Amino acid sequence: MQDSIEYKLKAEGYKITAQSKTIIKAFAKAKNHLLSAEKVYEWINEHEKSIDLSTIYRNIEIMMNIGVLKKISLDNHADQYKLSVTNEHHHHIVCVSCGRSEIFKDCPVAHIEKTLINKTGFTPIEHKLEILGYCQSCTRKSRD
Amino acid sequence: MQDSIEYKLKAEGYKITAQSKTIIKAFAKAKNHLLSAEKVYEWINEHEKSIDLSTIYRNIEIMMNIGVLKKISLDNHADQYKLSVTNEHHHHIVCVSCGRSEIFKDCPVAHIEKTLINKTGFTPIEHKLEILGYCQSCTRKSRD
DNA sequence: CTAAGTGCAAATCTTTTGCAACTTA
DNA sequence: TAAGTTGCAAAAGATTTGCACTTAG
Repeated sequence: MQDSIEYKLKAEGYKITAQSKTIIKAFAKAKNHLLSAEKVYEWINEHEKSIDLSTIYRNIEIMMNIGVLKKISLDNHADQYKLSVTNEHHHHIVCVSCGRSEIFKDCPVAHIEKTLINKTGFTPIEHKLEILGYCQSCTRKSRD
Repeated sequence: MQDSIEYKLKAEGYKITAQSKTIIKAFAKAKNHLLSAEKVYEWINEHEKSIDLSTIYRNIEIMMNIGVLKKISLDNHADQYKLSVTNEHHHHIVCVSCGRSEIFKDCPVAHIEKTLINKTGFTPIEHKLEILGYCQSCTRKSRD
């Protein structure tokens, strides 16, 4: 996973540095949890040799460009990111309690595009969909 | 429309001021076009007695609280807002070219909640959906 | 009269940028 | 060695806040 990202970076003409490796590692360790730039910074401060925030932002941008990182903006937060190696169109459902997120690929928006064109006259080109909820373990906890 | 918003503000214990009236007017004039706080500020500067940006932000917050204004965050922009007096669940499709927006009420997310629970174990509680596209007149223009 | 709203200036938070020094390929 | 990357400091953009003054009810 980390390797395939490095490979893709190289393929796109970027250089691999100790910093970019560490940043990829931070996201890989976070698994399904969303991370803000600040959170990446904190994690690295605790576990690795410190990296400047601006470097983290610059690497995030690169990783978004090559399509291995996806940005998720929720209200009242800094933008958050997670690794996303698949090319398939998908969305995320995010746990409001613990920040875990899960991919779902059955995009419901595709089904309504025709209706949308008919009803509004708009021609849709893209969409942003984020679903918030409780993940399995947080649902369980809230029942206790 | 403006009146019903003032009524609602009063009902919730807020005072009506010259400033709040002007801000409501700005949104009313904009009709379906999204406005950022800055845009509201500019419009008022051009057409009415100037109001401080912080006052605009404070009024926007109040109007969101009482549910007459909806926030729409798109990437690389300041947050944008539009009046939304209906209580009915709905989403917006926004024209990337001119900023016009239209409501659509057939929310496709409702249909997939059960699938979502089954497949991800998450219990959804809310969602954010924004569709971007070209409105009718911008679609026409781009064909020319 | 008094609680709420306002303008102003300053602060905050997130993200971006310029630049000289440093690394990777 | 050339081009890309980094750290640092500073800037930028959006939004929020403290406070003394004003105003609506």
